[in-house]
Amino acid sequence: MSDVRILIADDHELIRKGLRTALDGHEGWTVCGEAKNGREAVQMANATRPDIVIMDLTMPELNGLDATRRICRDLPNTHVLILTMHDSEQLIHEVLSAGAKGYILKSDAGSNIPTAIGRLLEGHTFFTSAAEELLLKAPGAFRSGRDDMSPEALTPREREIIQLIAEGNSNKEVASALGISVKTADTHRTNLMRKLAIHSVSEIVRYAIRNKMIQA
Amino acid sequence: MSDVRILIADDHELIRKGLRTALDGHEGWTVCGEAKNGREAVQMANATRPDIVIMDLTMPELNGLDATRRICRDLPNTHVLILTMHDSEQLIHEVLSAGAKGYILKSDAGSNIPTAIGRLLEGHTFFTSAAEELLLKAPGAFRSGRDDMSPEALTPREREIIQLIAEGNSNKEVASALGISVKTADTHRTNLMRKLAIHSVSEIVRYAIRNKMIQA
DNA sequence: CCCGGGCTAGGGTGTTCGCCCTATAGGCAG
DNA sequence: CTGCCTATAGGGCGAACACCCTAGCCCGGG
Repeated sequence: MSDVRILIADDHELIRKGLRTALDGHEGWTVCGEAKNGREAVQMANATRPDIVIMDLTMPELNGLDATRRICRDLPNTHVLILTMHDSEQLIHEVLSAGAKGYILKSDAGSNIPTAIGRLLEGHTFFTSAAEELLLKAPGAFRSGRDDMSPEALTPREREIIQLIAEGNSNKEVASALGISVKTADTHRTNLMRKLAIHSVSEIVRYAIRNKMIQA
Repeated sequence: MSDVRILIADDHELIRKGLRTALDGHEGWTVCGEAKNGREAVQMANATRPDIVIMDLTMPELNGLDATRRICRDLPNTHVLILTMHDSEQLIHEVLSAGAKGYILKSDAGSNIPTAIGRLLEGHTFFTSAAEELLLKAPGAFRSGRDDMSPEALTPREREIIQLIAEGNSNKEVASALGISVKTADTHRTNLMRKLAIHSVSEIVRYAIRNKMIQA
């Protein structure tokens, strides 16, 4: 039987190094790559088809949530374990509906990560204790937290665009970052602004920060 | 001659592990302890009197800034290297006036940390490139603790303007809100952007949020 | 008394935004 | 097959922005 192949996606090099250290000690586990943003994570997951992806949520260019959506959609045999600093109830449900199988806080990560990976390999889920309580408390919350103003109402491409705009990129820069025409970037921008009923860059930025798509 | 003794202070176990990995490869360097909050860091620094303390800023119980102040006050032979995720202009000068000798971002930490430690051991300072630019722009900031990048460096009128912009108002709306000409509002906008060395609305918004001038 | 900083205001220029329109190609569901 | 959604791309236009310049007025400190 072959090794368990693990992909690490985190924009902080130190976290990646720490994860490598924590995983290298285990028999039969191999880190098959390190991605430093969501786009790299998707590309490397498609290229290496790992068994596990350990995914940070806040990453530049493409955030971990959308990267998780794509990976779970395209690679059903790949299990995503979310690794984040934020203990937000809203986030947990978004993460679940994105297809992640586990959710773990960086603050209590070190000892739990091997356990979490083991659970995911067995086809189970794993959640940080705080997250588990939330699931028990609000079993029906999957739908209730959603409204027309949530990022779920946007298409994946639009979420990508909004993040790039909020990071300070102009239409031209967004276009070249994604390899599309300026007019296409502008169309997406116009569409998402109409969907969210917002009318300025500053509202875009605040929306992105509220919804954890970027950091302030 | 004895080993260089290094104390690690970070609340994330993964970061501590990553730092150990990054430092273990170096001849003559010893990690003499790991603290998981600021209070522990102060205690362990007093007990072990390390040459270097690598200090996170956001830690529970006692934050890294106050821990740095105490360590630099009580242990003049101990050099503190700040390791943080946040690239806040205000923070850099606060950190300097607290007595730290270096400031490094987690995102570009892995390769720079040995370099940074080397510089500190030679009695020099080390700053992430972004931080260095700020120092060059505000050469007098070492003594005063105040910097051109903090909201205090702006005039009251400019702070008023930046808040209104960040809240989503156009030049025209700012002007009518304050009863001044559109050109005046634009002048203030241009001036404050030059002072803060920022170049877009999205940077204005993020600056205002970071500095608690508006809510996300 | 004069100089500097802050607030005010305007001219001008090139770029970008916000939003209106149309249109094609691909995918997926009924 | 037929819509519907998504992503792509373009034309056009008025408003807003980013940045350059000058300049008057007021007030407080050296």
